[in-house]
Amino acid sequence: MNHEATDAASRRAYHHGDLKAALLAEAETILEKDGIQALTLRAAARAAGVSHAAPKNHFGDLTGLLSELAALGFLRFSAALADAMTEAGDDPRQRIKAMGRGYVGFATTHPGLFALMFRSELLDYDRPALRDATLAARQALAAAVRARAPDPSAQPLQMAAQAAAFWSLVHGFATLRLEGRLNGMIGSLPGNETADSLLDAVLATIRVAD
Amino acid sequence: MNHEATDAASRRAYHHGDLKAALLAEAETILEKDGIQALTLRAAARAAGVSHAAPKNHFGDLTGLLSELAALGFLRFSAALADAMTEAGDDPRQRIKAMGRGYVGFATTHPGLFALMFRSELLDYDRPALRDATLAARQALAAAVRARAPDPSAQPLQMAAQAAAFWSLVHGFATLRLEGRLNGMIGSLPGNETADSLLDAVLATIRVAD
DNA sequence: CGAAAATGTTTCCATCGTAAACATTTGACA
DNA sequence: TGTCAAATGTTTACGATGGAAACATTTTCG
Repeated sequence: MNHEATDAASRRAYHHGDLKAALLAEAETILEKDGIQALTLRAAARAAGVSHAAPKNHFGDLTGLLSELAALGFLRFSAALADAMTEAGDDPRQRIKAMGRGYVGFATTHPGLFALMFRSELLDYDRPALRDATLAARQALAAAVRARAPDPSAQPLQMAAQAAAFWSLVHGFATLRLEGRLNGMIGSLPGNETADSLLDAVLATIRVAD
Repeated sequence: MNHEATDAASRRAYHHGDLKAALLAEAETILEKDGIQALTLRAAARAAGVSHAAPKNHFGDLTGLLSELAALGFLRFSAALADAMTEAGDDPRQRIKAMGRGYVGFATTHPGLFALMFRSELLDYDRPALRDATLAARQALAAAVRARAPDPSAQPLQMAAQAAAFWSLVHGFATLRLEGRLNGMIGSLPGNETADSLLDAVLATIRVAD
């Protein structure tokens, strides 16, 4: 006989088992279903079936919970970007387009998570988990931009400007799209244009080789 | 003898005089000084020296106050963009750069207001004041983009893509800058590069004439 | 085996948004 | 000019939140 309770009993056990992961999972569900303002410590605790003060042991405070969730988001984000790159082949033009679609696609697929990831006043970027996860995402993004400007003689400022311009472009598009600010523009286009086709047209404006 | 109280007495009068404007002014101060999370109905009421329920008469609820404040922001934003355009002269290249600097400059000068203006889950864009103000800003932005592509034979999708690309670029840059996400990139550049010089380099990547 | 650390619960407090009842002032109309 | 309705503020109250503190239970490890 071990000390483990049965499955049925473990649900009512004093100790949860893996409350931290459970809270993060419930938090993500709440975030994507009801928005960031509905994601409270108490709501996550309720969903996980524990007392409202239980999360404190694992996250400290609300910022802690949100930061850990954002870290998970950045890890998935990095993976999605890397996937987009590998599927794109070797053509720099295709790679940069794939990265842009991957960036905006992630934001569209996980709107709550994406919004949280860039809500810096709610997060503590010094938390190790979040710091590591944002670093991974930065590197994934940098890989795409390096493929864009193969000219090794470019000045650092110009290289940085290309990276910043690409990042700004896709981040701005994703943000405006999520906020619904592009709907008017898309609706006034002839034909059945969608946000995706507009994105393709936007990505086509990028100058890959100077 | 009229019914007006003296200045000294009027500060303690039952009726405020122009509480709506006073609340908006205090709200903006709180927003820029302590951030959006500190901007509460009760904090604004306290700053204006009225009871915590007084704002309800003028704004209904918190969304109402935030929406009116965002509307003020959009009006100032439109004016700033128009100013930047008029000062830029007639060269399309200069106009588009001026618009970009004006866009990011406004966000930098009024970080709280700018963030609020695009926090759509906190606002009611159907409020007349906010609807009108956002329309004005859209038109100011459209004016800049028209100057960029003088080719009347361009397809609507290409025109929209140029507009969306420019908007995404400057909005994304402004957002990332405000969130501090560009600091690492700027800090790793040689010389004394600033966010402003990076922005200039980013705007220089825009293709004005195809 | 037993103490210390982890993990959860309960209780409590200040703050918030909001509603409702009430008080005061203003303004329009007879 | 007098009066009454509307506009404007205040007070009181309620439920929800984040968080602190005291306490209970379980696990871990010396």
